Amino acid sequence: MSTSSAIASAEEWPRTAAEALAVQDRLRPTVDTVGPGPQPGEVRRVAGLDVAYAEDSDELAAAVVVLDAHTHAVLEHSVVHGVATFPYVPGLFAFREVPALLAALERLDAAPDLLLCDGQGLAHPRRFGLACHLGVLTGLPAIGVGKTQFVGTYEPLGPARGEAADLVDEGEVVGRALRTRDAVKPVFVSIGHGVDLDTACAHVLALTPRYRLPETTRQADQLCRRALKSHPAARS
DNA sequence: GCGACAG
DNA sequence: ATCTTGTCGC
Repeated sequence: MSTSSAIASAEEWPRTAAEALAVQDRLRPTVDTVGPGPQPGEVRRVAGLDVAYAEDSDELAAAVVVLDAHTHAVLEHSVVHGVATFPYVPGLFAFREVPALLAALERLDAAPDLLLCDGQGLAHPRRFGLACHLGVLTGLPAIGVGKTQFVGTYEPLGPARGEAADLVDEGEVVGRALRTRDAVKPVFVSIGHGVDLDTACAHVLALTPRYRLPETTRQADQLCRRALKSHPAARS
């Protein structure tokens, strides 16, 4: 992704919760919730994104791992070290991770065809979670895959891989609880940008051949935590 | 009013 | 998010 960080610098990054809320309100209308977006089989470069944090400092490492959508082989990856500049606040989570993740994306040789984010998309109090934020700022199709539920309720789902139930919040379907492995807790899939929910779930299942989480997410998770350990906190 | 709350 | 080894089970 050789092009512009112009999008990110086009506006000042918020420092307060009030400013962050304003940014979400302004960007929310720009989310493409229709899609349908690229189907599995129509994409080649699928990216997994994740961030790891140090326990005794504000150091962090953001990673992006691009996999071949079919073989799941690693095509490319990038890691960026940084500092957490925004506190963790449920609902404003993206403001903590997006800067570092965008920097990591900029370091790639070529833009991914799809983004799998470690967190929610529309399944968010104001319908603008991390996956929506990353999708809108990059213009790339994005999917949110949360390990835990954030908003909404859902009916019990069957025990087999592939079983799913809509996540409903305030009367609207904001995502889906999707079982990716038999008898294992479901993951929470939601639209990030430019992909519809069915397509998003199809991608998640296609990228989850063995474990509970998509290979993209697992690879990115491992990469950023290894990077955080091996690369000592260079502080004074 | 109280608690819960993506990572 | 992070602290954390082995272990029981498919």
